Amino acid sequence: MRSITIRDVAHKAGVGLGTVSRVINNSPLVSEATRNRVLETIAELNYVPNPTARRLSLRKTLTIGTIAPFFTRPSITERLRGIENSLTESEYDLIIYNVETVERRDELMRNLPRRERVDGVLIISLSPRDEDVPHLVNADVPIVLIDADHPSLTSLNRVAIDDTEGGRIATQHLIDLGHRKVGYISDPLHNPFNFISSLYRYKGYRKALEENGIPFIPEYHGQGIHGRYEACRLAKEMLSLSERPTAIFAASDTQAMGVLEAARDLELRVPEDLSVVGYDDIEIAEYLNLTTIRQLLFESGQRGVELLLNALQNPPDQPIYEILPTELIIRNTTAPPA
Amino acid sequence: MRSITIRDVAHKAGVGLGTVSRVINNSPLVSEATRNRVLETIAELNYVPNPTARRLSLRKTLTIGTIAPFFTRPSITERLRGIENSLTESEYDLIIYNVETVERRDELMRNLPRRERVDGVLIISLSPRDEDVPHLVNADVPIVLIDADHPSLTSLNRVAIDDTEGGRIATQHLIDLGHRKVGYISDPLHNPFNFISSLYRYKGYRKALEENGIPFIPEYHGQGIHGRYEACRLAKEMLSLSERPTAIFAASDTQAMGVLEAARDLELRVPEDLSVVGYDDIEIAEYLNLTTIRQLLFESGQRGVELLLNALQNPPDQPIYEILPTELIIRNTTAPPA
DNA sequence: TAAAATTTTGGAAACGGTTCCATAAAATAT
DNA sequence: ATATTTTATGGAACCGTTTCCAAAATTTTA
Repeated sequence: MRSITIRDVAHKAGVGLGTVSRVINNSPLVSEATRNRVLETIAELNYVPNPTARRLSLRKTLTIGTIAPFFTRPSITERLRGIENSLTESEYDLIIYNVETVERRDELMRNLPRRERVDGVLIISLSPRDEDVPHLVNADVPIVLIDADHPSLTSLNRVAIDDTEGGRIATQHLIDLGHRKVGYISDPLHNPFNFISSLYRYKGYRKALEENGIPFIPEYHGQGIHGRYEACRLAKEMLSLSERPTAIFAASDTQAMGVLEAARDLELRVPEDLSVVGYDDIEIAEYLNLTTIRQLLFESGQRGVELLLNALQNPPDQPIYEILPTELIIRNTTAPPA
Repeated sequence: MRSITIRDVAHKAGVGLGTVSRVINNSPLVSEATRNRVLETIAELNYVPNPTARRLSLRKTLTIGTIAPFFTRPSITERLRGIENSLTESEYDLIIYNVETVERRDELMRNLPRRERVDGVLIISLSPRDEDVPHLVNADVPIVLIDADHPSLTSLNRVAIDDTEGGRIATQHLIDLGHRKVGYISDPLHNPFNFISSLYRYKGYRKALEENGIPFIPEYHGQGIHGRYEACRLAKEMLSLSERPTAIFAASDTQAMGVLEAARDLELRVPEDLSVVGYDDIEIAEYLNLTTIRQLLFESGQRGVELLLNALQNPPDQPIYEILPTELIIRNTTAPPA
């Protein structure tokens, strides 16, 4: 079954194919009468322009590629939702590449940003390896990193989260309540995926301690793979210290859930015996009454798309760097120490 | 900056472009010596075939479109993960269309399944309107529905979940524990999106009641929009009846969380005063120690892809219908009534 | 060693659009 | 009425592949 092509339309409407093309593309260079005749014919034949042929002719893929890790994590899907949402109104298709291994990340970072494959690339929560940076900088398509930061990234467009500040205000909140023994539980600060949020939040944590003259105790920092289980294990370890912390700041709400679980198992009341602060303010946080740091997840995706579409129009001569704010949401898992 | 094309490679390697194409496509009709020379040249020039041109020439889009609602719902993302996972190894790109309004659903159902746009379509958890069914049946690309069922859908390929059975075993479990007053909280059985799982689980619920000679009490069925809040509200209403249920079966884990919240607010202990069963076994269920019905979310996505890729190879003359099993996971939110 | 059969190769035509240039038609000026 | 300007139109050439056919090169057979 042959498809209807622009030539069929031209023939049937008794016009040239250039004219049909102009009608399709809303060119003003068509008389009203001709335009109507062509539009009628299009409707009659139920003609739809072939996107692949358009792409080839336009030398554009009309496609945005997004590289994202573990798209089951709530913080990731929420950013993706923002991206999808902003992109539906544009003429671009969205292809999401889910990364669950370091190899795939590297493969994508190397091979995705090519003019033949996509017109632009969004990278979520993944930082490239140092050796990949020049490669990305020289890519022939615009790239925007969302929730990724790194000293060697200054020449790439970024939408960053102010994680240092987020970590600081979380810790400061606990200190303000009177806590002096504050633990921090996070992903490994240095990890193969180069997630950097744990590191930046850690910096904020250290900063708050320092500003308040509280010495940092290495035992009060637990790091392990992301997830409830590991966070629970680390919390139990930390809470079994002879000088146990009276408050724990977790680098994500998911990990905060692990901490709550540990408290439950150790029969510590929250917030009476232990204060807990999370990070992200994912949907479940409200249910758990978790004090947490809210970051603009959905908006970060939207903003990333805006920057990318802009860059597609006219490439900025300076890389763009934006920082989205964070906000402390106080609920019921924090209180002054007993 | 002009891209490297197959002609550049042919010229540089001193062969015809047909030969280069044959090398790229692993055709056996090339001598070993020529093949090596071409491969070397490809590597030298860092040549990558242009996918758009390939698609046009092959008259295939090499793209699978997926229509999915609300991709923040854990059950949806888990299915999507299964799809993404199975598709990365194939030559197909995946485009996900997120549906949050009925209009968009209808628009996509009508316009996505076209040969010019995609080679195949997966539809997750969304049933078409009756009037769209013939349209889908006559679409010129294969379609597989995942987690969608409907009397008028028998002529479409489907991967269904045995929700009736799931609803039945959930309810039977409660009855086995000695409960006679069992409530059911779900999405509206009939809703604009045509989500049908709530309806089928309801059927299973009714079936279990009937099989055990327990009369159905309309007040014991609460329906409202999906989400914790509404479920919480409905549960409170139900638990304030003079004859309150001693157990509630919720149509999703998310809604079960709302029920738990209601119990907490009403100071009912779970499971002593109230048993709760959820559905899906999403990650959080384990954390909450929620008794629930596990369904094969990830696998449903994988299976859908398999069926679709098969249909792409050789279209089945019979629509394929598969039912994935469900399983009762007993945790700590269910116990005999006081 | 020549003829026949087989393997390898080159490149025109096709996929279905867009763009640009030449030309035709209409509008305006003289 | 004619020349000039402006607007509208047709279609060839191009985007970068694949495929198929004819021809060339090689191998096998007699």
